[in-house]
Amino acid sequence: MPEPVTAVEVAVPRPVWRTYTYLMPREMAGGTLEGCRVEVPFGRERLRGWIWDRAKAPSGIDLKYVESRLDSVPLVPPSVLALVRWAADYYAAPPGMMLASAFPAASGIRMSVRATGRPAPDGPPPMGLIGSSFVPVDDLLPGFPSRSILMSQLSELEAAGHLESRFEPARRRVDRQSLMVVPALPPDELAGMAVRLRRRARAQASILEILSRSSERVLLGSLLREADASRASLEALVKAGAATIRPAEPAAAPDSAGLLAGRVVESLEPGQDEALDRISRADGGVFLLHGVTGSGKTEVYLRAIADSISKGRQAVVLVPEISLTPQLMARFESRFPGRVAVMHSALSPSERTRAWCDLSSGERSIAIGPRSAVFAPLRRVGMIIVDEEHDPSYKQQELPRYNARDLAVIRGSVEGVPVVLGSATPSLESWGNASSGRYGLLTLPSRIGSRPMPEVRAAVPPRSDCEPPPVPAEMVEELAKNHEAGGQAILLLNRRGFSPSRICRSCGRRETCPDCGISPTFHSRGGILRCHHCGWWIKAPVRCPGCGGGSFRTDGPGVQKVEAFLAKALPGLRVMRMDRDTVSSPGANWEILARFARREADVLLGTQMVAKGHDFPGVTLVGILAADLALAFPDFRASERAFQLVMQAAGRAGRGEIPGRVLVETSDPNAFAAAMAQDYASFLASELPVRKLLGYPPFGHLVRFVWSGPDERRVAESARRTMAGLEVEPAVRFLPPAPAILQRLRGRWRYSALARSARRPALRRLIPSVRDSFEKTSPKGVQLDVDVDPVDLL
DNA sequence: AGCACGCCGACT
DNA sequence: GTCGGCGTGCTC
Ligand SMILES: [Zn+2]
Ligand SMILES: [Zn+2]
Repeated sequence: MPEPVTAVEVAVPRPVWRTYTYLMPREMAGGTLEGCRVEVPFGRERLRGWIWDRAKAPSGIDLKYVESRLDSVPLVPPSVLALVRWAADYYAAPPGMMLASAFPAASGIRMSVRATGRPAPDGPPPMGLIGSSFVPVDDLLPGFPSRSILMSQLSELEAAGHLESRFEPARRRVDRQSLMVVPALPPDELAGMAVRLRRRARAQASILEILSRSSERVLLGSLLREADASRASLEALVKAGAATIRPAEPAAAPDSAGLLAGRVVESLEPGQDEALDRISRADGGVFLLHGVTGSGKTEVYLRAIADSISKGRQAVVLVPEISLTPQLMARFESRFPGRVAVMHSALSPSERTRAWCDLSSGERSIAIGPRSAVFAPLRRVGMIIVDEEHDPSYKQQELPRYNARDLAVIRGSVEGVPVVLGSATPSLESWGNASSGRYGLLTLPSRIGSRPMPEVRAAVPPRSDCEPPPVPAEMVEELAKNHEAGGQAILLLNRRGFSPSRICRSCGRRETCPDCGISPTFHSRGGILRCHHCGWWIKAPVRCPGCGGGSFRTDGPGVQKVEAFLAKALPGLRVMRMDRDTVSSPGANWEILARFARREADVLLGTQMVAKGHDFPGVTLVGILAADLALAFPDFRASERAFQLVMQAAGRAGRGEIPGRVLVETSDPNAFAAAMAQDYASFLASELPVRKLLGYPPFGHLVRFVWSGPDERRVAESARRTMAGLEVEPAVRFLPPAPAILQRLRGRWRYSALARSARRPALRRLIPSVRDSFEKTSPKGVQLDVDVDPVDLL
């Protein structure tokens, strides 16, 4: 006899590592349940969650009922649902949070259904209302006792093959004018105002503070989001004369002709040809495409995708967010007109919904986007590309932690399609997989058109006792010469602000972030000290709070110091700065890049984002300042990152007809020998032995545990108790917890412990036992974070 | 993460 | 006497 109710496990979008059991009346539990959204009572809240599974048996007493069922079938295709399950398990992430990452913010999406033509003679009632053209399910609602029951019946019909469904934007496209906010006062006045308002009007202060450091104008929506402020707070500031609001100029439609000037579709070099051939013939598997910058990796991607499209399949292309520029989009769009959907965080909610629906319905067949695009709702994927596969931005650094590059590989195997991981500087993990034969290795050894690799030289850092110039004399000369010869230059210094700290000349005091315990960076714009870990800031004191002295020095370079220095040293050069402070929102870098490409500046100066994959034919000189900083970074990946940074930056030089030169400022040229020779093999030769010795990737796998909380002693105690009595398999090396490198972050003390093993299953078994032990020792005010395959150990 | 319950300081 | 601070604990 059938039960009158069905029990289901529901995942809720909360940081909880379990699902909850609910009951559903049979009449709403028909057809496919897994992945459907439901509304459930949760504590005193009402939440929208997802059915994760059918429950074993309604064992618990006092189960609550699902209030309503929102879908007949999951919004995402089965492959994506499978990917989410795998990811939640592998990364030990809360299932509901992983689902939330993979699903669209669903407001604004509606479902329509139509009959497939297969007759359903005794079908349930909705069938009579559904013809061969799509009808919105909302229109069917009136004849039914509840949405839940309609969904249940539609689900049964679809499972039996009588129906198919489609998702589309609920509203007609309304091109609402987006608004820009323009500062109306100089930055230091804005900052001053912010200080005065801090107590009385937090939201206004926070808006002012953002405006004070953004160079020109910001999108109203993203400003309010970042400031966590309301429109009313902004209007108050407009009234006070601090800012004005004006409509944005219509987004320049990607002008393919202009953006693609000088780009001819050439015939393939032999290396490209062979790579493409192997990819196209594969019916699955992973390829590592290792090609130096300028070797034509993108052309290989484009042709591999074209091949897939010609077979009636679709493609997912992952690109680091910072490299997702109009230039790149235009290149794809011109190759595949009308088929490309970009999933970018600069999109408005309605544009995002539109892109999502177009991919879901198959109207567009190529999804391009950053990390989250690995969950693109394509239903007939034939090819997955991950460009710059080594890029750390593929790893999400907050819950749910996942690495989109690795999920791409899993999605490829779920869908049974090839995955191409491309890089000029492959991660050691991918290199390891290629050399063990798990991945196919495809190599593009030279630049296309036999363009020479740039010539790379070391420059000696200036020696001086107190405040040395931030740019070596040799580099100043090169910049001048390069400018005279009509070339543009890129200058990279991977450090924001004016200087990493500001010190009292008489007593040596430097300020400290109260929440992170580190010295805040001095920003000349607005004259503020800002903590880059948490965003805390103060107006830089005029008198030293320690001794009352009024004279300060700075102790090292930042891009702003370089900017100020160049203005004096080379007044004839037009310098454009690009860093987190001038690029405050996604897409804000596009305008800077476009202006530099139009040669409205001679030098593009900035942090690592200047090195990320833009083609500027006019650039004949690249300077990397204070390269030693990258090596001094306290992390096991420092050498790898330093190598990648120098290689990537060097790759920007000589993309046009004129060969390029690269200058690397370092006091230890030997340490950069591999990068300067642009020789991946010699980088491997120096780095692999170190990794092997430590048992780090690619020779071992890592899982990192971080205990954190506001009370240091409790955190330390919780870490100790968690570990006490924990049984660890012999295959796993588990180092005891110790204060993390970032000992305190955002007001929380941090302890971390690292587990490593060559055997992944053993490592994975460890995670639940650690979490169990943590929960049993019932810590108050302490949180445990698990980071599988960490990209850094800070 | 929310959200409420709970037990101690400064307000009408 | 209450209002509210956020410490603590729970959510089927
Ligand atoms: Zn002092
Ligand atoms: Zn801080």
